[in-house]
Amino acid sequence: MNDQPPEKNNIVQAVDVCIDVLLNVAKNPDVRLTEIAQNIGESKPRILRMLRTMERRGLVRKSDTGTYRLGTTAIVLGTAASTQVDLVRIANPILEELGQKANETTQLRIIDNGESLCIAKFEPMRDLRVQAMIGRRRPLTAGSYKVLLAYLHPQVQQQMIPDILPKLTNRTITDRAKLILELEKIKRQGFCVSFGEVSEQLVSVSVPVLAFDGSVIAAVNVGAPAFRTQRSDVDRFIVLLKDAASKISARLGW
Amino acid sequence: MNDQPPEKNNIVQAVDVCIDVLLNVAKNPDVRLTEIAQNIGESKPRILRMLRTMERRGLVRKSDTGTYRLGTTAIVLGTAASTQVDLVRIANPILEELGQKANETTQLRIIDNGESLCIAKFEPMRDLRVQAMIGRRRPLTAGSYKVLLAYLHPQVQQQMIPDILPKLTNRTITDRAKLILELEKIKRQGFCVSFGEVSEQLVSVSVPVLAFDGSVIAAVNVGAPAFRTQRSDVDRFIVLLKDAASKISARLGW
DNA sequence: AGAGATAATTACGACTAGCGTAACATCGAC
DNA sequence: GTCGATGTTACGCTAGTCGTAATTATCTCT
Repeated sequence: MNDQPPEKNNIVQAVDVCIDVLLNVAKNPDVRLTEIAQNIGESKPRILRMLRTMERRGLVRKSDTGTYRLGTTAIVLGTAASTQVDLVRIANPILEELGQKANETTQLRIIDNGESLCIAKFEPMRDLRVQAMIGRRRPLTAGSYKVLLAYLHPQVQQQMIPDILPKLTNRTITDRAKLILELEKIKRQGFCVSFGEVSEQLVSVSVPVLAFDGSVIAAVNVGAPAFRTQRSDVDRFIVLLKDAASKISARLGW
Repeated sequence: MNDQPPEKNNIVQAVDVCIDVLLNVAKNPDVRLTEIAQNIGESKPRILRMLRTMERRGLVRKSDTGTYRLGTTAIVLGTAASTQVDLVRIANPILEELGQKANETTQLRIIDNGESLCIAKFEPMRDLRVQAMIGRRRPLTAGSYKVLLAYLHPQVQQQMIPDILPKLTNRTITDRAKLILELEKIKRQGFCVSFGEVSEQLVSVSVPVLAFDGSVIAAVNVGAPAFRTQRSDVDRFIVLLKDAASKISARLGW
């Protein structure tokens, strides 16, 4: 699941594997021992021992049918984490304000492991709205999350862009050169608008949250159904987003 | 921090210690390596290796001043856990409804490691309100959380009650025999009201969430400032609480 | 600013924790 | 009831991991 080069040793393998298990259970609720073991390529006894250890501490819970889910300790950890991670703690109220004003779903995304990862969100009270989910990953090369890529040093940027660009819809950019051009444009204008690049019916607008040195910390995003989003709405979103992003930057101390 | 008897081996110690570390960071944000090490009684190199392993995976994050906090992966895990733990997923909307009606703070608590543990909460929009916190622990013997104790088998009950009862305020019950009597009363009437047993100025009312076999799963709770809570309010809370508790029971499949 | 104290990190040999194999038990399906 | 699959246990061997002790970085106080 994750190991490119032999990877240097200074880490505790058992712990590393156990994190794999945890993430596996998070991603696949009600997964069975055998499944986990083959998902991460380890032996069953090993995984069993780890699950047992984590179960005693309430990190996972084994149902009476033998399937595993995350447990209450994970909830406690997550709640504590939300208040400890500055970015999330600060962004949350701002995301909500932004979401109220735009009356659409908002997200905060960071780069994690070559993908964009949603770490905070707000969904307005509205019958039809874009659904966001903390923990959901998306390619960096599709949709407005490209802003996360646009401000990186060209070298790092190159590494982040895979050889074949995943094609999510027929509007997704699949040509590397074209993507680079797009990234330059994004950097120039300071935002990115995606019309159906990730999902056919959705419009997505993102703006970078920048650190004092101009490096990207995260991206704030508004997602809306295409049918009710006019050009003028997009323009409005951009203004709101830039405001939100600079508030977050400021509150982070810049 | 936790080890009663030598504790049998079938668990992975490294993982167990690493959970200790995680919980320690959760409880003490911005803790340093040395602190963690002595908090849980392990050597520094060992803890360092574990922190490094977890940092690579985003479970913890090391600030540039060398202190540790939980990381984004912990948020992701916690969010996933909230949707995977049936009790919490089901209770959340019910807690909110209850909290809206009572216009006071509501909590869901379970027994965990001989204490009561808050695993879900709702706070109403109100200038002055009781503050609740997911992950906060309280004694089982003080306040309305006694309901969690009341329905246990007498044997188990005895084990849960420590020899000396922690005295949080001067209204806290500190006499064992008196506590037992109180527990019997709670079981008879199906709820527990606490006037300032945990915190001087607070009223707390709890009702048990029962399984089909009459065992306690959790406790639902309303907490309110004493000065604005009349006898009639308490009665109203009890009705609301019983309703909420039975809804949760029902949705859990009973 | 420099000396002393404290904390973080590295290196490495020793040892046992923890791994895998393989046998066994349990469960489900047909 | 038999077969296949999954979960669990036992145990001997090995390498992962631990602690000591030395080293470096960081902080503190005068």
